[in-house]
Formats: sequence, structure tokens, C-alpha cells
Amino acid sequence: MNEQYRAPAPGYLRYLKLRIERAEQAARKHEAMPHQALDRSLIAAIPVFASLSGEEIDRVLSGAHSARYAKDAEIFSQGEEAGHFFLLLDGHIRVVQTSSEGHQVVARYINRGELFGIAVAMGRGTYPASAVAAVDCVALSWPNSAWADLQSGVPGFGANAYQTIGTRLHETQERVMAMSSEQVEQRIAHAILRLVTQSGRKTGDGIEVDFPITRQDIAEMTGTTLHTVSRLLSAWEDEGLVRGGRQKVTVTDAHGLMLVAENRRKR
Amino acid sequence: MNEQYRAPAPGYLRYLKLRIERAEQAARKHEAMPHQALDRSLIAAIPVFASLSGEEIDRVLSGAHSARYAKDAEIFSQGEEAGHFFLLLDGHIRVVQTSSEGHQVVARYINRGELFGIAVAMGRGTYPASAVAAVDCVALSWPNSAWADLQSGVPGFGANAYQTIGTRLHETQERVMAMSSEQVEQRIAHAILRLVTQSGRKTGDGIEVDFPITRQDIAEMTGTTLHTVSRLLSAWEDEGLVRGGRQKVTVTDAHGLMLVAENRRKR
DNA sequence: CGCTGTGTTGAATGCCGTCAACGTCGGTGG
DNA sequence: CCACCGACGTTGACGGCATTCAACACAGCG
Repeated sequence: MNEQYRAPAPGYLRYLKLRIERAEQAARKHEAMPHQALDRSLIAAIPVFASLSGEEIDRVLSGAHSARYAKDAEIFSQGEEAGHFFLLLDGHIRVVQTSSEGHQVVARYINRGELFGIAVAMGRGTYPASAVAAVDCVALSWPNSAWADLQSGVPGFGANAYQTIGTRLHETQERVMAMSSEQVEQRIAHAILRLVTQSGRKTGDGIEVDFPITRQDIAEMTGTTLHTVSRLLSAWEDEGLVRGGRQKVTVTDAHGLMLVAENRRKR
Repeated sequence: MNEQYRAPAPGYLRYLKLRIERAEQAARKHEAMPHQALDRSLIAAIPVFASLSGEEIDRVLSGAHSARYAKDAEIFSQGEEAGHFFLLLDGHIRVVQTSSEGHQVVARYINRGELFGIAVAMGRGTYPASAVAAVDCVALSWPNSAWADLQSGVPGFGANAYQTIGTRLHETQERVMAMSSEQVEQRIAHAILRLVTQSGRKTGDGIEVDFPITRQDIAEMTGTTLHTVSRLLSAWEDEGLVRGGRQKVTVTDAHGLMLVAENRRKR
């Protein structure tokens, strides 16, 4: 604190660099087929729409726009005017927030069947975060003007949407509690358990996060650095709790990892 | 990590003690006049209801229950079945979350005119946090069954409520970002600025948080300890940025404090 | 085969939590 | 009025843990 201005936020340059990289990747936004043939079965599989008749589904889809998004494409951008809301049909989406200093945080991952970008439901004019395809994705989008129609036309749609928001608020608050009270080790363990619970895929020797995820991503979920994440994952691999890999994490001993998460581990 | 079980969370005993104290204070719950005379003017001053006619206001109030809550009384409790929602007519409410290990976090403060305890809007069966009166308070409450009536009967009520939730989600996410990227000093500065912005009262020599707030409360808002808060407030007092006091904080140099919050301070 | 993105690991610094002790204020009861 | 007590606040000393800095390893790709 002896300089005229304090040095920029720790690691600022690294974050800036990453941000630029991702921005360049994002230039590929909306590269894909803008009006893919819509299949009723895609929709009928979504719980919210399960109760609808074929005819009703057609009406719901008539106002929707389907698009494919390549991996790392940006579906919408933080601060951008929010004109549409989305429903993820397939893939995984990473929701990223960037602070004014350039620090990035992964707010959450969206799984298939979930609504996202529903700024309209909260009376917001802009998206509070960016949505990036973690893998190739397919999503429906509606203009905000369709919100009222869906709410009145699809029984349970409004309730489902507001419950989604409520769940996210609650999860975010729990994250605040975790960051206030837990050690880094526990936070990372909890984060990984949440990932495999919500987006896990069974493999031969455990449960694996079924989209590519880097150490840096995990660090941005838990408020630490990729170094710390790497160190801990290595240590856990030695203990047989997880197995690492390039952009890959496999939990081989979920129970053991849970003990770590709750700080009850022996040793 | 050499013991059989790791030591309990750092400072656990202190938190437990505090929790017990507050629980005892909370035993005074609902001590006050259960059906205070309702005054239309109380309601007409609330923005959401401003557009209503006197007759409509009477209808809104007919389903409501007004109560006074003494300082430190608990209006509802975390985990409790959520049967009502509330509107704060006067006073200030502290919303507190407690983790399973007993660690407490102040989720937010509620100001007059704001809805709180609106679990029903998010399809939640239980309250995710506890609400404690920071000063003597007056609040309206409705049974959950009145939610639909208010939504259909009061223009803008639903939109206002969902916007409130959206704002809180956004604020909570910003808090996650702050805890991920900012130093303790900046977080505390931001928290105090937010307090005086949202609940400030002008005094002779600055802006003061207009409800009693302890160092411990500030620590629970920012995820630190009361020691660190005390140290920093003392340092800031020496620099002329704030003035402290028993359960009191006065900002005397908001601009200077903002420089601290953004880590742009000279020196 | 270089380049870029990703991951690993060692060493050192420093922030901030922890422990501890003391000071101060306000209320309460003798 | 005064002594006592609990709640709240302050300050110093110490040390652990995570960040930071640095260097290297490895995979994929053009």
C-alpha cells in the first residue's frame, strides 16, 4: 500500500487474459442452424410440458425459436439487454459473472430441461450474467413477450419458473454461507459433490462430471485459485477419493469425499 | 489433521454461545399487540399499494394481520413451516441464516415497505432463514392463501414481488463475487456503504446506520470476524472516514470510504 | 515441432483468523 | 449512589493456510 494506487487485483492480468480468450471463443455465438426442425418429443420429455397435449405443445413451440450452440459459444452476455428467455433442451451451460475488475465467478451450471436467462421473470432489463455453452447445446428461446402467454397457457409453468428462481436464490445463499464458514478444502469438496449429483454420469470406476471442466472453472466456483484446486485434487487422488484428468473429474469414493466436505475425515 | 476428528469449525464455541443468546432473546416472540388498529395511511404510504383506492385498501387489509415485534424478537424461524408472508410497515429486520454447524450469516436487512418471508412466492414450504427485529417493528402478515388474491387484486403486486426476489438474487450473487475476489477490507467497506445507502440516516457529521448494529453483525455480513471488523473500523476512524460507537456506525467521508471499497485509496 | 491450453509442484510471503487480555458502556439491584 | 455484571468493543501477538510467484510437464493441434 505504498504506491500511489495499489496494484491491480491479485492475478488480474491472468483473469483479463482468460476473459479475452473466452470473448474470442464467444465470437462464434449463434453460429448454428437457427430454425432446427422441432420435435414434439423433445418437449414432451421436459417435465414442465409433460402434461400438455400434442396440440398444446405445438402452440407452445410456435412462438419458440430453436438453436444449436457450439461449445464455448456465448448464448447471451452479461449486461446485454434481455429480450429473450431460454430453455435448455440438451447440453450443459455455464453461467458466468464478471466483476468490474475482471474477476470471473461461475454462478451455476444449467442442465437440460432447465430455464435460463429468465430476466423477464424478475423484471430485469439486462442479463445479470453470461451464459456459455460448456458443450454443444440445443436450446429453445422465446421473446419476452411470450412469457405471459406461457404462464397462462401452460399449467404450472409460472409456478415452476418461480420455484426455479427460489431454488437458485437459496443455493446462492448457501454458497455465501459456505464461503463464510468453510475452509477451501470443504468448499471444493462440496462443489464437486454438487457437480456429480446434478450433472454426473456413471462410469466404470465412479461418477464423472459429464461436461469438460477445468481446474480454473472449479476455482471460479469456489472462490479460490486453480493452484489450490490442483493441489487438493492431487491429494485426493492419492487418497483414492477422486480421479483427475484433462478437463475431467471422476469421483471414485463419494462417501469419502463427503467426509472431507463435512470435515469429518479421519487422518 | 492428526486427531481422529478434526477440531470443530474455528470459533465454533463462540458462535454457539451467540446463537444461544439470541435464541433466548427470541423467546419473546410475538409478545405484542396482535391486532393493532390498522390505519389506511400506513398502507397508502407503501409504493405497492399507492395506486389503490381506500376501498381496495380495506379489502387488502381485511385479510391481513398486524403485529408489533419487540427488538430482538424472532418473527419467523429458519426451517419453520412457512404459512404466512409479511410486509414490514416500520422498523428494520435482520434476516439470519444458520448453517448446520451453527455458523451464522446475516443474509440481508429488510427496510420498511419491503416484503419478507415470501417463501410462498418461490414454492418453498419452509422459511430458508430467520427474521429478527433489529429494532421494534410493525409488520403486516397474510396467510399464504392470500397470495393469489393479492396478485390478482392489486395491480403490480406480483411484478413487484418477483422483482424483489430478482433483486435479492442479484445482490446475493454480487456478494458471492465480492467474497471471491475482494479483500476483507473492501468487503467491509462495501457492506457499510450499502448499509448507509439502504438504511442510512443523516446526522450532524455524516450518515449513520439507523438501527443498532454490532461488530459481530457486520462480521456476519462480510464473512469475517468481529476482531477484523473492529480493527478496520478503528483504523478508518483514525483516517476520518467513519465514526464508531456502541452498536453504531457513522460514515463521515462516504467518498473516501468508497475509495477504500474499490481499493483505490492512496496511502 | 513449436505453440497454446491445461495441469502439477515447490517455496515464500502475507493476510486474517485465533487466542488472550483488557477497556468501556449501560443496565440492574442492593 | 455505587458496585456489579454482562454485552460490546479494542488491541497485541502469533501462526496457519491459501495465495502468489515460479518453473516445469504434458496433451492436442496446426
